[in-house]
Amino acid sequence: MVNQNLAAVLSAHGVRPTQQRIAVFDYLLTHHTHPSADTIYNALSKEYPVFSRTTIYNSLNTLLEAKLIRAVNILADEQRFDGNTKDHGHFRCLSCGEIYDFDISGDMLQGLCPSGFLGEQGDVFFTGHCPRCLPSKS
Amino acid sequence: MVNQNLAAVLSAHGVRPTQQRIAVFDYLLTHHTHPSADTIYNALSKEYPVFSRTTIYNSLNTLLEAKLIRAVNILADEQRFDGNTKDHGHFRCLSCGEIYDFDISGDMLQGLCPSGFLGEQGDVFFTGHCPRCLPSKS
DNA sequence: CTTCAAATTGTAATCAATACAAAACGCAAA
DNA sequence: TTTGCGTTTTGTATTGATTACAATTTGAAG
Repeated sequence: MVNQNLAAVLSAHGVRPTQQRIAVFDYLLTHHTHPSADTIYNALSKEYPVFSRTTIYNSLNTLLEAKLIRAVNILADEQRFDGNTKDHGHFRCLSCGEIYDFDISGDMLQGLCPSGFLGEQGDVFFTGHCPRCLPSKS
Repeated sequence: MVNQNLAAVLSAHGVRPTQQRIAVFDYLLTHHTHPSADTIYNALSKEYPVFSRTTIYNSLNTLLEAKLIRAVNILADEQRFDGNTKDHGHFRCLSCGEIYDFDISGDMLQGLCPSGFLGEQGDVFFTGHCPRCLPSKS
């Protein structure tokens, strides 16, 4: 049972495994689309009868504090969320708006951090055009 | 005369050099503090009699389009701006809140961009603790 | 079953950023 | 210098994501 496992993961990180938190966590682990809080709200509202927008924010913040998910600040106007907590970069296509993951080794990332500073988290963002949209650009 | 030079730079980039735009541009070139729009507004309001908040946003967006300044999305709740358009990374200290610049070679940055993608802009963000705040952390 | 702290909910509030229309500006032609 | 017109500035109103808060509900422990 997937939810059983997720509940166990939450408990192991000191987060009480409520239905809502499990649903949000599950959504982020199965959808690699870097959704916004509102996107998650709309998706979960269809499955569950009542699901408050505030609870989505609460759950996301709780999961963030437990470091079970990550926030992606590649957009200026809204936050995006990512269930993938391994080191990786993000690429946003200006044509289609899609946000892609790409690999970055932890060593590579550490090597970028300036000496004397203690980096707890590193992010690499690119903005441009993805392979699918490139051909249509002249 | 500094403002003469700034006006020329704006004109060369197709931006009409108004007093307000020059003042915003000048502020970003002389203050390497990655200020928010509101910080710029408060600072300039003291020097100039009238200076609308909206004009700050307009000027910033105009300068951004002309690629004379850059936006820094290292914070989730507000945008920061940077007069330094050369390739460099940003480090935000969780203790003092300061945002530091650090060097990253253009080649290094290009090397991070996944193959097949055309990256127009790259950003490297770190969050952690700066050398000044590290000693006070046990 | 009872209890009590923690989680959820809905509404109201906050705050950065934008839309919009009127007024002011600035350059170019006469 | 004056006129005309497109651009810029300004202030207010609005949007939209996120948070504050207080009442209600939940869920685990005794």
